[in-house]
Amino acid sequence: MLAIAYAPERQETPTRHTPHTASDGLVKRPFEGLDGGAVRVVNAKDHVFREGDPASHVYIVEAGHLCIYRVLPDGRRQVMDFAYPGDIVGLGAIEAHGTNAQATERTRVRCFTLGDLREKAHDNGAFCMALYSAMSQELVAARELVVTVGHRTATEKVASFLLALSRRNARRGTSPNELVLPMTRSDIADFLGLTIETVSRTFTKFRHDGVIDLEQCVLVTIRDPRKLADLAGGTASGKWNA
Amino acid sequence: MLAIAYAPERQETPTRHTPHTASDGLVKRPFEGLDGGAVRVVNAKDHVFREGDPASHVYIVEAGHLCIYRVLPDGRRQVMDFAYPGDIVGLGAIEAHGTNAQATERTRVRCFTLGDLREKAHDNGAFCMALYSAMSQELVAARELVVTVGHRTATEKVASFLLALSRRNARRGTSPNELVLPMTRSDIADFLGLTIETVSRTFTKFRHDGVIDLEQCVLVTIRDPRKLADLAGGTASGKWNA
DNA sequence: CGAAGGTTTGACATTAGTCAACTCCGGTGG
DNA sequence: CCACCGGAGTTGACTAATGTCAAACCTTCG
Repeated sequence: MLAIAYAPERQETPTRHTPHTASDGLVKRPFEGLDGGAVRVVNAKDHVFREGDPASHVYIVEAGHLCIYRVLPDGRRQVMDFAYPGDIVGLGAIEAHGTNAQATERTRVRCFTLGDLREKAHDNGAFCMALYSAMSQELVAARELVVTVGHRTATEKVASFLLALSRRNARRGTSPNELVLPMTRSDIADFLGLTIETVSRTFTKFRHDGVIDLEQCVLVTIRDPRKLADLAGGTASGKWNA
Repeated sequence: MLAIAYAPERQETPTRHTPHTASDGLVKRPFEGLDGGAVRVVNAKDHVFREGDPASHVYIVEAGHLCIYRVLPDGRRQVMDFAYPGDIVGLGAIEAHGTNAQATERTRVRCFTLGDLREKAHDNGAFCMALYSAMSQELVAARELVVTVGHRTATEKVASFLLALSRRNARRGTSPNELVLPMTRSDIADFLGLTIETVSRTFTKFRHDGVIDLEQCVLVTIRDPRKLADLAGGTASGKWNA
């Protein structure tokens, strides 16, 4: 059965109003409950799957990182997500994949056929729930990304991106203020709906303002998390704030 | 069981590359297989549920339209979707709703508790598949919206919005060239990540260019579908085209 | 050492946002 | 019945943010 149980069932109260506080993109959590499966290693820039490929498997990242993206007919690219170790990718495709999954570096994934999944789901309610939850998280992440690319300034976009990475680190027990960026500026730009120049300039601005340190383009140290949060929040952009 | 079966299971071929052609936003299809449930009528501007409400029900729109949106702490608003009759809303929330669902006009919905859903899913594989498919469509729609707000110009955004409505009409058997907009300019602007002024100007431009007719701000007639598609596609924006 | 790819920086162009005025329409009440 | 009012939409002038183009700079890798 599809595990959508457990939420309390009461009538909606049409009164209260609880706007969400700034949730981060990249909200996904490690996917638990799947083991076995075939290991596959993909080199940097190789694809685990591409748009249009039959959706035969889902994958769990074991080491390395994947860049999940779509390309438009004219070549523009939108990065949808970055998959970290523990993340499950490929869920939600019905017949064919609607995205590409490219390794940003040499990456190891574990592959599970949809048959595996179905079988496991058949006799394991908790696993079902985990699957449902994973899809929900994808949806939440996608919606968060919509908000980011649609309604935030370049400063806010980059700041909230860094904060999201920081929170992900925190959840995984690594230092929240030492970020290693496993993706290129181009990936970041295409994720946030900016150009690489704007991303680069924004990083530089943050560095000059003492918010971050930057080494070798890839190692970010957050010096002033408080200020970074301000920059991400929207009150700091100069427009928008009441 | 969770119905994620039926896709052919073969090894990925890492060679082929099939970029998607312009898929539209608002891809969702009427949800089949649920009947019964309590009827609820909400007046224009009233909410079916709000951010933070416990996720107790899902809803199927029977008449009228809903505007699904999120608000940021500082008041900015991102419209995520417009729900039409036959659409299911509220799926994907785990504990609490992450979005608001507001009626753009007097609207009738049918309410189902998650218990209803679970029960039905328990002994009906096809229904399970429908649920999974509905969530996948939400995800696809959210991703399409990311592409639209992230990488398209104002012209492209409005054009693809109109095209999406047109296709939706076509799928539902109504005229693809006679669109009734059940939402305000403000809703459209917050959907596309634009201001109402820009939306208005773009409509005006389309009208002057003979692409559409516009009556009473609410009735759009597509006069030149071909050109509208061009405008939406990206090749017509003046930048981006190789 | 040289080439290639990624990154940074600068000067400039352009898009879309901002602010403000005006119009249009529907509803309400004298 | 008509005048007024308010909300939504339109239009215009101006501004600011971000994209564009071009060049220089680093690293890495052969």
